[in-house]
Amino acid sequence: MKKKPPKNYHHGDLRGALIKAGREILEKDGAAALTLRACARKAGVSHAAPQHHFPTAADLLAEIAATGYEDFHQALDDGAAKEEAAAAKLQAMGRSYVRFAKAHPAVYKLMFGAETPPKSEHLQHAMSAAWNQLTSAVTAAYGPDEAQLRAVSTWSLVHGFAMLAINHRLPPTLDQARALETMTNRL
Amino acid sequence: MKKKPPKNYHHGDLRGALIKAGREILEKDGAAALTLRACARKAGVSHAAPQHHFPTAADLLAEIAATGYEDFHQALDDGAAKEEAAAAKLQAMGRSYVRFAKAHPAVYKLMFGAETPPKSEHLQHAMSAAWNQLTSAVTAAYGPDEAQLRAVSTWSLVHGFAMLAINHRLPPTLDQARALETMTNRL
DNA sequence: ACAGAAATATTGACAGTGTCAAGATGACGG
DNA sequence: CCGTCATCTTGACACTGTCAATATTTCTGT
Repeated sequence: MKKKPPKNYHHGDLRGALIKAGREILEKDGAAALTLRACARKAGVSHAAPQHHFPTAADLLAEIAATGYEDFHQALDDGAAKEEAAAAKLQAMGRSYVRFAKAHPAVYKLMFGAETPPKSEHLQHAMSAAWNQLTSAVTAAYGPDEAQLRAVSTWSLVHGFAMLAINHRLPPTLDQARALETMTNRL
Repeated sequence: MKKKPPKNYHHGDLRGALIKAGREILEKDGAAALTLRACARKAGVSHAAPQHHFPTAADLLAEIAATGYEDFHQALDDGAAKEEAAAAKLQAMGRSYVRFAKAHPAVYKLMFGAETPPKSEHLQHAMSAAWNQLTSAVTAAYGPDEAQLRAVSTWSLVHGFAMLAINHRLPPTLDQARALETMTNRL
């Protein structure tokens, strides 16, 4: 008795294939090209096949965003692992954060845009996991008092910078690397 | 000899009417409802009429975003005007910033999203005006040294917070008003 | 093992979108 | 007053997401 189709059913793991196809389209051709029918084509099924796995297009987007959060979480962990001191870990996470956003702008925007109403449980979980990751790092570096406030401010700073950079809203004369450096040093 | 059609031509100021219609649709029904044909309908013209005023849909979006920047600029000025000291002015601008974003989320997202490649001169100008506004406030409050770096960091902090709040990416348990308060107090 | 049930995929349709091409309609300058 | 040009309309095309009906495969109970 399986509640969720675990692996191979009719034509293989379509659900997974669609997510993967969507992710690739997103990385290669941007958000404008990320369409249900394009994913279906890439997965080799007909245009209405996704309907059974994702009732609406937003559900597929949410799932793609969730996989983005997983990679994101991993990237932050990898960044922090290179450092010893808790404060240095936090700063390294900030650098990894922006590096990820710049490397995968379309996925990042999908993750933090509101086109994907977080009704998906998978997405919910991935989001709160990332949040806990940051709060833990802040607590480790500066203690538990006002940790939430400090975490929000840290996240806002890094997220804002990443978004402005990705969307080309920073002055062209700005040395982004240096700006990021001084900002993370003050975390 | 008119370079730009100034006011009334054939059926009135269609260009302006389209921008206004788009702005209203955006405020009332969100970004998903903001479509070329919907603007045309609201302006009482046929679906291909906008073509002559805006070669592509992105051009209309850019113009709508530009009007958003103008209101935004005004809101920041109004906020700053209530305070005397330069530092207090900067903090008031931060509060007005977030208030504007929360009051007009769709417009704000359009302004700072990259769906509108800033090829429009109007948009370019509106953007750099907002940027200069912030840099001036920072310089007035803290002097000219490292003003650009400080401005970037301030903008990032406030923009990040606004975006996270708008897109419901902040923990539900967070007291947003208090968080904003402490963040702006440290500007 | 096998028939019925359930899950999965296909086909075809519909309304809606942005964009283009051709024609109609008005205004303006000589 | 006429021609030219900017402006709008009409109609078409290729897309999109979603739905309903149908076909096909897998699963399940006996």
